[in-house]
Amino acid sequence: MADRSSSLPDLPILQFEEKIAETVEKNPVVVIIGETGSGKSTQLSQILHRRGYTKSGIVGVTQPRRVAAVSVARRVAQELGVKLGEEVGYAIRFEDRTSERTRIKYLTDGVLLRESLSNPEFNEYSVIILDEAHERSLNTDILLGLMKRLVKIRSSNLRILITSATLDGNKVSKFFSDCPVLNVPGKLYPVEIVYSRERPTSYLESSLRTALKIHVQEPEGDVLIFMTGQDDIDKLVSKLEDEVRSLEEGSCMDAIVLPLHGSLPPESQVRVFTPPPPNCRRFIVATNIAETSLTVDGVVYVIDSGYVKQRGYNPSTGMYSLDVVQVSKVQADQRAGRAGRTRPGKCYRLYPSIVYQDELPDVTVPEIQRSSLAGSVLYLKSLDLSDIDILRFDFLDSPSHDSLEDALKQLYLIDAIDEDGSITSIGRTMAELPLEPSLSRTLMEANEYGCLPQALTIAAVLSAETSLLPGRSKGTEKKRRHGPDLPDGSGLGDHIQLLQIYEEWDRNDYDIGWCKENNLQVRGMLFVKDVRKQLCQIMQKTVKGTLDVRTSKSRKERRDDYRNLRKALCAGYANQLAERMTLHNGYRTIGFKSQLVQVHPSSVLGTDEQGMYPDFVVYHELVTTSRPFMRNVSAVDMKWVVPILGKLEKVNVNKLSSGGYSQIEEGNDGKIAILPKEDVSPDNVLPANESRIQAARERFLARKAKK
DNA sequence: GAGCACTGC
Repeated sequence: MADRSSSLPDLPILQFEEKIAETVEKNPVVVIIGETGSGKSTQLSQILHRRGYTKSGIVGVTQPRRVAAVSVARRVAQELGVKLGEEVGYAIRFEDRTSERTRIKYLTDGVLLRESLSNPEFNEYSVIILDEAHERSLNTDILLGLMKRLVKIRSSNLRILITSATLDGNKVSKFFSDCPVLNVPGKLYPVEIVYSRERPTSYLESSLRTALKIHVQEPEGDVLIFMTGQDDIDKLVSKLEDEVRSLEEGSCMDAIVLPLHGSLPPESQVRVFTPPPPNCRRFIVATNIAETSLTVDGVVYVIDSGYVKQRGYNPSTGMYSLDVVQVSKVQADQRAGRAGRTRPGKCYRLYPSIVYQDELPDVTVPEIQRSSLAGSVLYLKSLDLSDIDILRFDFLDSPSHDSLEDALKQLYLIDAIDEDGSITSIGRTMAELPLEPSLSRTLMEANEYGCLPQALTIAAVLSAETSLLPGRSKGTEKKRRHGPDLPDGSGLGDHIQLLQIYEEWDRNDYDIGWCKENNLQVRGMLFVKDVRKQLCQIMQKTVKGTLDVRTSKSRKERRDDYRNLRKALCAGYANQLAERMTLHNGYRTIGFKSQLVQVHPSSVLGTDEQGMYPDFVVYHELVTTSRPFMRNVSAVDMKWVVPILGKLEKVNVNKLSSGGYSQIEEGNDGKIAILPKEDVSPDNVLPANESRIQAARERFLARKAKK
């Protein structure tokens, strides 16, 4: 650590100061290829500060992660000898440490996007640096598109710098009309790459063998092993411990084996930062959290399985999945680089070099092509950029036609856009909220029914849900369902249970000990509390009265609230409703493309005397694991569903995507072309779908007659 | 009766 700060004047980037300043002076957009250790994150802002760019405005630097924004800002303040929060500051969610004097501002890309809602031309900034753009977060990609538009408007007084990786620097340059690309070398030690001769039959076994070989044959230095997930990590940790223990005493040095992944409690994560005792080698078995988010010192050997777990989204079915996929070359190189931070290292790739060359994709599929875009589309529509339409929006990598259509249909169903694709006043309010559109819509509907305080809690919990409820051990899962302490949703469903849990925590004065007793993740619960507070502050502007959690009520009043909440969820999740099959507990989703799905076994949704689930449910998420499941499910009334069926019949996707102008069409090159409005066929209204919805309506009437 | 890579507003 001390080494790094004393070597500060040698940072490679400083030798390029003149060149960088000159290029920025002459060009509105510059791409900087800065390898690890080049010092770009801390130095670019200071170079521009020295060259006077902070006189006419703020130099803003985005980071994809909160911790990075904070630590880099702290570092720069220290180097400039100023107090953090004054000339140099940072802004992340829940925490704004800037002042009127701030000239260099580090912020997460999400925060910069939010800022553009109130100031779409970023007028207070003289320079915007999009750092780590090669990570291609959804937010960075949207910002890249906005910046491309902005350079045309503010070419005289705005400078944009984009830092990227070697493999896609030219692509970014091309996107910005062939802007200059500057290469700044990094400060990594050489890393020798060792490939396997063959593909492993089991990369778990192969990692184990390689790790032991290193331990026996190689000089001291820690080993970082990249695996895909918790399961494999736990297995490898225990096998490795066994094998190391069985080695002959004194034949080699001691060893400690540590797991490292996101769902470990923070105190366990910290263990990887404490240096090992002397004559002891550490094996750190990690997910890709160790690829960028956490840096472990002392690593000299890296073992790369070549795989990563990656979230996917299928826009035509609305289904999420988590798949094990091959890493990209960028990722493989990033992993290898983890071995060369302190001295020359070695990286063992558990696959042949031909696989690296011929099979691995150059770069990871950007998040924008793997996510639901409802939120991003609504956000862009709310910016009211008169000169662009969402479907003309120029992305570095366009999302698919299906994905944009999926987003538009979803937004239409929840009244955020009208049938022509124009944003509604409801949509405008929704865009103000830092939530997925369905949750924003639920809040607005709940406000009409007088249950906003409860809906705020549900929205906050759902936006953090994965890290909230007990982990995967069987005992704790049982507790969720039958535990004496935790509420059960009164049979109405998971949304109601989540509300009840939070209210119970409130009654226990937000006690941390209470969370631990009930196996609730402390970090997650505290996050929920912060989110709820933030949502209250935003909603307070449009709402009269108190939004406190504590609203002492009678049993009858609570029952009414639960009913109204489920009704509000029905409006917010109009395209996430499902109808039960007549004879068993399977469901089919109601929507543009019906899917056969099941209630996730962890649900607390109740059944009737015959053991049957409710006729209609609203769900928060569809996930495909072993089978397609609905996660977080609550019962809804069929009479709330009927008006939505009517709306589904009316959707005309061509009109929606026209945005009032024209029709979209996907060309052979995958790019989206705009056709003149006259070419829109008037009767292209999803005929097959219509008959299916008609059938659903008939089934509904039959049910009604039976009752 | 199944299981959660990593971020972020």
